[in-house]
Amino acid sequence: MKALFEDLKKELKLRKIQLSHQRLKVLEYLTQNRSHPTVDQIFTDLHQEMSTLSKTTVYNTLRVLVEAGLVRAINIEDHETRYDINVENHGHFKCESCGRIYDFHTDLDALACDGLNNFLIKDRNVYFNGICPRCR
Amino acid sequence: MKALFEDLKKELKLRKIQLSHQRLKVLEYLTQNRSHPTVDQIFTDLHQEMSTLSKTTVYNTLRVLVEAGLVRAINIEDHETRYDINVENHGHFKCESCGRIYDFHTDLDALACDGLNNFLIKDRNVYFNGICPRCR
DNA sequence: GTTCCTGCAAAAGCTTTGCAGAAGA
DNA sequence: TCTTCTGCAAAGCTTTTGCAGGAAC
Repeated sequence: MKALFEDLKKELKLRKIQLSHQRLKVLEYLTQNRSHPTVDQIFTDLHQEMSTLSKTTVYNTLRVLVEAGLVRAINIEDHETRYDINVENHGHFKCESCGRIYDFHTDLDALACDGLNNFLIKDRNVYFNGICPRCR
Repeated sequence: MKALFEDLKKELKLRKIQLSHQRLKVLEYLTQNRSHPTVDQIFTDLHQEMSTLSKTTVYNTLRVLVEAGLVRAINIEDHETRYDINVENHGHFKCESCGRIYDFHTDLDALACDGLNNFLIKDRNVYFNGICPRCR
């Protein structure tokens, strides 16, 4: 976890993205809270220790991190975006009952997809819906 | 296309969902416009011929149709939901440049997904992002 | 000294809710 | 008649924008 955070910091330096206190805090938060938090969750938690933090900055930071490819935005219905450290191939499952989002491993590259011959694919997302074991 | 619409009508009758004029128009629109329209697009187009139609009714109707499983809601980023007649296995590709959404065929059932053993999967979605041939 | 970042407030945009009247069964 | 649906207006939410002050280099 710690190592991951350091790796991501290096990645930001490489891309010449300013490592402001706020940005580092958001990035650190995402490495430590792999629960696909919403902007509001990130803001509320970080606001506890950084009382001057604004939601705008959280939005700005997340946009920068997503553009840099370090963070992935998840839009699995609901009208709020969730955020996730961008790691290896995995899909997301959302429980219709409790709203939790679960990660699961899947090999997206192996997925056959007819009709995208001349398309440049930058990102692949798999979203499932249903009921989780806890709620059944 | 015509046949599809009739099938969907029968499906609604079966589920005892009232076939109001507005609902039939929205459903017909979706069978004839397979371009993943937004609520606003559906409303604007249908409003031409039904000047009394309200956007609220479009929202209501789409919710009913999604709950009935006849229509699928697509949340591929952007903060507006798109709608699609729910047909066989296919994924969606969104071009980052022009914003168009393309369908492509894919066999979702064949996708291996570790870690969902006791999960009840109701719906599977695959979303890709990138650049389409037209924009390259 | 310049450039970029932060954060407040306001605005924008999509979606939902409340409710009265209309339509359907 | 009783239930359900429609549509207007208002409210609710998330997200974006404008801008002045501050931080970083």
